[in-house]
Amino acid sequence: MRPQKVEHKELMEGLLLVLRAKGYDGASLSDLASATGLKKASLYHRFPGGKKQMTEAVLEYVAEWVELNIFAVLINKQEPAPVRLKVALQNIDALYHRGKSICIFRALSTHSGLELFGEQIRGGMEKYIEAFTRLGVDLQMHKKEAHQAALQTLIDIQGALIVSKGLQQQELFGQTLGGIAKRYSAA
Amino acid sequence: MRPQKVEHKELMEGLLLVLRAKGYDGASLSDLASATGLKKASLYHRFPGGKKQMTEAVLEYVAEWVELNIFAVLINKQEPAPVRLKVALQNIDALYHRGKSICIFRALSTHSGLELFGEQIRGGMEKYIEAFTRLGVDLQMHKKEAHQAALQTLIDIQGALIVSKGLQQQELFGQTLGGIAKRYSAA
DNA sequence: GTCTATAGCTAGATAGAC
DNA sequence: GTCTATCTAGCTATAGAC
Repeated sequence: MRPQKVEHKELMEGLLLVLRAKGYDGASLSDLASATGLKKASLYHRFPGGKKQMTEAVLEYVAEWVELNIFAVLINKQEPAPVRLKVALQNIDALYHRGKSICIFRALSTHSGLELFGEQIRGGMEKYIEAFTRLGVDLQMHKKEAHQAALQTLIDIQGALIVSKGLQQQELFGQTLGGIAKRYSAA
Repeated sequence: MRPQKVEHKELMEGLLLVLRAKGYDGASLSDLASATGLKKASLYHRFPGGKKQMTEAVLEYVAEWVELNIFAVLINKQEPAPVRLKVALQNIDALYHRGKSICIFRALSTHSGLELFGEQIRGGMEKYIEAFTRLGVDLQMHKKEAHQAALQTLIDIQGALIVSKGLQQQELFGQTLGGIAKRYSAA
């Protein structure tokens, strides 16, 4: 077989970049092609299911990223809980480019997006919640309390991304991450 | 002149419905036409500037709604502050249909959306913040503290809308509104 | 596996009758 | 002011050469 011009990870990063900035409807195949360095027809060779399949693959790629850089970090009992939290928040800060980027879950949360990818979005968010819930439990919270704190953490992150972009005050995102750390260290 | 078939407010409500559900790129003129009851060409008669102008008009309409149902309510010194807060939160709950609807600011916060409507989005959010800041001051908060609480209120609302839809747990939005009320009554 | 070329369609937008 | 009919550009997707 002829070797792939662009490997999977690079492809995913290109697709992710466009999809989260423009959303599903706003991202054209021309956009996706030029972001990845492949031509439209080549994208169809990799993903016969078209844009829908490309988006599913990106969501899977993101799910793996979350699994590795948030979930695994937060439940790693080899490290003390405060250290785990610090690393996970640093990873989240990097994922969203310090508040400059949009969350892919949110970018796809439109009418058509939720119809097509609702299950994957829910799965990704639940993974987030579960990870922070386990952290809370390790920090001596009761399970219910830990779950509530995890929900609020996700709400803070998503809300701060929107508000900081809307107000054009991107330092707000960092402040919110700081607030999350503080809440957990008070426990 | 021939009478208008659909009056301004009805028109705005129809456009708003589609734009916030599908976003700017996802909302086609056919969608907008059938949601308003006018044909495409008639929409262009009302808005010669096309979809961009329709969206600007909707954002203006929403800004007026916020002015009337949130800003004016929260700064109305004829009523005690806790009552004002309760009414404003009820209005917000209704605006987003108890968490089922998407915020128009967020729906338009994509790459192209922010380029086209960034100023109107920022203005709308600032109005929100200013209203809640004044409420906080009336509740004896220091100005800085009140501003911080207002920011967190907007973050909570936006974040809860995303997370409750993503997790398909719409009761989460109501709980968040309850949490906001609680935070202010503790002050 | 990647490419050029193109099919078939729907998008946003306009012309002109009523 | 609203409509039917239509234009052009761009879209998703495919065919077939290399």
